[in-house]
Amino acid sequence: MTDTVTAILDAAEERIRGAGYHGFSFRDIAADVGVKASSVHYHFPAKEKLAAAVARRYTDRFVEAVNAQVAEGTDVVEAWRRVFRAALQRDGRMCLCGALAATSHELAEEIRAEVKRFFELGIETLRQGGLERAAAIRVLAALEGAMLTANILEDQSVFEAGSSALVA
Amino acid sequence: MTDTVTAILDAAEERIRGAGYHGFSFRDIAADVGVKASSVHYHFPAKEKLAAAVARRYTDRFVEAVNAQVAEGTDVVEAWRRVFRAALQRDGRMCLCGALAATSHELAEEIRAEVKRFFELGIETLRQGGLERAAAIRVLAALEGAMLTANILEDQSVFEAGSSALVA
DNA sequence: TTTTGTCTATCTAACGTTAGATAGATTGGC
DNA sequence: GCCAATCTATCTAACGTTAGATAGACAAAA
Repeated sequence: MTDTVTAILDAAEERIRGAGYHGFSFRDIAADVGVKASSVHYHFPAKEKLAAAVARRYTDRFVEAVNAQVAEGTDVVEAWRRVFRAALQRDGRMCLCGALAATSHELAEEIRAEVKRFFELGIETLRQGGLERAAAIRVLAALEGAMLTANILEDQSVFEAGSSALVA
Repeated sequence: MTDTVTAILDAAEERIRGAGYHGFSFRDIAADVGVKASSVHYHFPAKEKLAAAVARRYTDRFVEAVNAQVAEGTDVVEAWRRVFRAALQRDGRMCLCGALAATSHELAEEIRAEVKRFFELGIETLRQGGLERAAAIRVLAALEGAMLTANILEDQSVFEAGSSALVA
């Protein structure tokens, strides 16, 4: 993957997490990266493809980070909480898949499938950690909701409060 | 409030809940209502004003519905859960303020203030019901997250699972 | 007669996308 | 080793469309 492609994905991820799918343009991304909009189209022929690629990379990285925590002996629920917290504190932004899921009604099928994958993989890894399906859903919902609420209230301690019931 | 204004607010609410702030246009709303885009501008001179008005009405109605439940003797947490559930089942869409909060970074100040008000009033009514601040945040976060997750997974039972820990 | 609400018509700016061209790297045949 | 062909990544320029917003005409109601 070239530097430009990485930079495009980085810029698109940041903008989607701040303003949603309809909240960014190819010209925005191009300006962020330092190329022209047509060059962004060269790598990602359509906006849907770009958003889908961003969601896929985000999910892969997220799940990998969780698995790394679990491999080190961290409880699976605590692992998910830590990676969510890191995403909030590092970037001060919403979860990418949460931001996209909030407008899932009008989302292109290709993108929705990637966002769905994030939640389904989440449920799957939590179940592999020994949780029932309902409990797994509860963990993901609480974390997404805590992140959402912390963002709008502009107070990261809200994330801690919102997710505190998950701690064993 | 005239019929047209009500119809405009209704259409805008539905579209924001489906696609977010950047996911609708004056022409969309006008077509939904059956007037011209300039007529929508007559009632709401700018898009920000329209979205802010939608959020204010949504919050007022939501809190009113919760208070009505509480007045009938329903536990305050269960009241919030019921009104969230009703919003999901009736409209099959995300919470309006949740959808806006997910993209809060790029939101106009006027709109963000209205969305913030939803969450602050939520915490306030829950605290009046006897909850600690952290517990109130936990309830709102769980409900928003459960709604979000149910929407992307296209399965309303996910809302029940996601919010089931709140039941006393 | 003024106000209210809607219309037609229009504006500028931006949208996603495409065409055509180009400079530079890579590759394959001689 | 050299030349021709191809590929990669970018550019400028423009496409048709839509965005939010505005001015002014017009009709109905107060």
